[in-house]
Amino acid sequence: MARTQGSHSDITGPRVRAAALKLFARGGYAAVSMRAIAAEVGVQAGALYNYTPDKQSLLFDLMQDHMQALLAAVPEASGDPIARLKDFVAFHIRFHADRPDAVFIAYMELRNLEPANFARIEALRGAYEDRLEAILSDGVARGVFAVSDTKIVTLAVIAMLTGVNTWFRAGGRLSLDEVVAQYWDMVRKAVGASC
Amino acid sequence: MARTQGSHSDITGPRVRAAALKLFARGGYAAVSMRAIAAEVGVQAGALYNYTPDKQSLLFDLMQDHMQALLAAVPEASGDPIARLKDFVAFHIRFHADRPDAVFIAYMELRNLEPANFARIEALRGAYEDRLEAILSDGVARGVFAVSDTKIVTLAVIAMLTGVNTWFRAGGRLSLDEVVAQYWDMVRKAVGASC
DNA sequence: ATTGCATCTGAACGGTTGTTCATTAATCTC
DNA sequence: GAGATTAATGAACAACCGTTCAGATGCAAT
Repeated sequence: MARTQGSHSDITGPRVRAAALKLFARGGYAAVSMRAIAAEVGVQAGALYNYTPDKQSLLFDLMQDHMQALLAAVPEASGDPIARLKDFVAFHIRFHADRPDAVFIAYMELRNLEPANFARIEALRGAYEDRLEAILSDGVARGVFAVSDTKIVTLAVIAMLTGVNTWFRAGGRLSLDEVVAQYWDMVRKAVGASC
Repeated sequence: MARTQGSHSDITGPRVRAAALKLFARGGYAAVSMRAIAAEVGVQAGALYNYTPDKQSLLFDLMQDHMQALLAAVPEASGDPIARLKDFVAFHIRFHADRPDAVFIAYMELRNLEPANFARIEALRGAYEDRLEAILSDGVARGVFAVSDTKIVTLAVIAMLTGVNTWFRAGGRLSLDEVVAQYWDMVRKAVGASC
């Protein structure tokens, strides 16, 4: 029997998750019914419960997987803070541009998580922010960044970079390379690197 | 009879709107029932329909009023682009910090608007962005800003400033004055003003 | 062929949804 | 005080919600 009963994020049916990701991103968690997800998969609603214990777990698993993938992929080099910051900017934009649905859900559906699940996602988000703040702190320590409050700059930069997802569309006026270059230019100036 | 039948955003009961604003911001449009709004007001669900034709109008009116208030309040001075940009940054942060619930709804519930309503809200948002872009374009024309793409910088700055709402809390580590100063510092550098 | 397992169906569960409306209650006008 | 106006109730509507489960179905190993 495949009915799930533990964490199980690793065996949840990929097609169910893909359907939930797509529909949650379009309509929002609360507005999407299990029957709608089932219809997207081409199955009856009851069949979904072979792959997830309930709707909340479906949402949580999607968000957790996204955040874990983000943390696993963020570059972790040491050395020149300017190069590391530039890598971070490029990574963040590209990683988020690659999975707009997951990003949308991870930012918009936090309030639909049960408190315990919310805390776990927030912890992952905090760990990601710490990666950027470490780069900034290192740059300040080495005297290459002029930043008075690394925490604020961390949050400001991440908000600015994540904002790309609200307007960027492949095949639009700008290529992703151009977008990355423009944002790196702004970030570089904002942190006062070689200015 | 007070039953509404047109646009009516001006006569919708303030207490109903305040309750809807609060609950929509906390739980999301789709997750908040008319009965929950009625309970917050201290009334039965049927009574709400004396003040709004339906739930969708309640959401739309909240968003439209927020965007119109934003447009009505944004400073419209002429002259020194640096001073105008500084004013814009301070205005945006303070205006948004003052109404976190309305801001939250205006950003998160766009997908719950019917297409026609969505288009009207997007138009208002575009008009607001145009205000900032006009400042940037003017600064570029006068040679005081080093910005290669005013549209991207507009979106990046607004995303960065709006991000303040996700973490700022009155009485926290930083005062709003300090936050405004820090963000102005970043924006000023990012647009290459006097650098 | 038969057993056993994994999967899906389809109906059912109690409960909630947005909305309507006849009725009641309260307030205002004359 | 009578009459008109306004607002709230509370029940009802059909539709839909997440979830469960007995039974049907199909496939793999024996």
